[in-house]
Amino acid sequence: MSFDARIRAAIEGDIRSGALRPGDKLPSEHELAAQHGCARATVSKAMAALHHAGLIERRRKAGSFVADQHVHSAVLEVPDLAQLIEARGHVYRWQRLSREQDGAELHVTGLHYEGDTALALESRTIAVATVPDAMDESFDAIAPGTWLLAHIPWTSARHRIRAVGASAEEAQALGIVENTACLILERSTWRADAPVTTVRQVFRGDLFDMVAHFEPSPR
Amino acid sequence: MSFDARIRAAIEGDIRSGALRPGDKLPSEHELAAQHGCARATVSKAMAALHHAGLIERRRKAGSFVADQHVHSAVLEVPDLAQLIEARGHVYRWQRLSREQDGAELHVTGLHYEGDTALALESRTIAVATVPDAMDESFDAIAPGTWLLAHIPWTSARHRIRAVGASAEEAQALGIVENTACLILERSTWRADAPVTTVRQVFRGDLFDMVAHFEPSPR
DNA sequence: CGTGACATTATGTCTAGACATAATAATCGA
DNA sequence: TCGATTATTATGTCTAGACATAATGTCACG
Repeated sequence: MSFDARIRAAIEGDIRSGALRPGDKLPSEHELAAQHGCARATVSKAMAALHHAGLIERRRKAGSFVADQHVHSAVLEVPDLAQLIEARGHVYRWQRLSREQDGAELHVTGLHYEGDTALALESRTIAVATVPDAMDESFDAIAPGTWLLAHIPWTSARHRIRAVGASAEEAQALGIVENTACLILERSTWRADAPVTTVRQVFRGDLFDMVAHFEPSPR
Repeated sequence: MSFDARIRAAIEGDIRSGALRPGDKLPSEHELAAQHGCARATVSKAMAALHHAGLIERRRKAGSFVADQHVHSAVLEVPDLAQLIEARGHVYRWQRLSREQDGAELHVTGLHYEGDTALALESRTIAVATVPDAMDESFDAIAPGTWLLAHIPWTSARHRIRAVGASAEEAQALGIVENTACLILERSTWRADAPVTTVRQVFRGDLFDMVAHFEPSPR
């Protein structure tokens, strides 16, 4: 274990055990460096990591303080459906239902199958201006999400998760009773401020859930 | 903008624009330092940040490479309900329904009101061994989540999000029709491996959703 | 032809010191 | 006493160099 990681672990332990409480002042970097017998840059690295993890607040001149319990945030796993389904031991299959071009937008709908049951109904809009290659793709055999993942560099994304009862059409496509509770995942992605795609996935509530983890000290 | 942030932004821009594609090799730290006219430690700091953000992979001797498009993950906001409701311009109120002690576990149920409508039904279990102070608290006026936030140091947490139709009891408590789609948030928290609390919140699907963001370069 | 020893290389970590910056504390003048 | 200026202090960033570490490529030897 590296030196800075050890310093970091020591302080983190004090915080998580309650020995240091929110608002408490930590020793200055100089003092910590002297205590641990290392250079200030090493302490600084450890403190920067703690700050990044949200465990401490830092104010020039004032010093470093244990942060208040913050708004809960967690890392949400948004799995690739094909991976998820195969991890569950089933066969994944994509079935395209429709593909329409409407000016600068390409609309694709389809079903994600887990074995023989339809798990999710997807309706997607792709911005042709940002992804011109999509015009040449039928999305007949490959799901647009998978295709886009391989064709478009990094994006930022906004997700919205809701619960709604299935509409008549959705229920029919998924083979469930109308108004059954479904988990809706809506995702919009951008590539450097240019819109890439917007997708709405309707999941059968009885077959799917999402998981999120919160760790103050990831990695 | 600091030097290392500028170097980082330059490389990140190349990646996001597609000039550098997944798998491409980046110049070595020495080369980048020479190019930018700075010390290697500064480049190293920028590269460490890019690595932390998941944009690049680093291998000793081999070099640094643009990372493959990874599994989607996003930062999920798990809001404090009181804050959320007040931000929406309504009055928040907690109404405790029950409180029972069962050996080492304390069970509390109650309703989170947004104005006059019940937004969520909460059933919570608190581990008395980890949080002995909870025994002296009635949770009559203060929601257990709020109380715990103020009394327990950092925790790790696991969240599960599902959609289910409301049961008869849930529907009655929330004042909705049975089987209406609801968003279920289940959260378990630990304090250094000791269980703290497990909570199940049933939200009216028509009044609540969750939001998650994904940014390759947070902060 | 395969294998183990060795040199090479790029990252990982660290040092001792420097200057910049922001915020607080102290001081001085009106 | 109030307010503006100045000094102090802790963090923020950076440098130039050092050694550690891990992985790769090379090369001689069997």
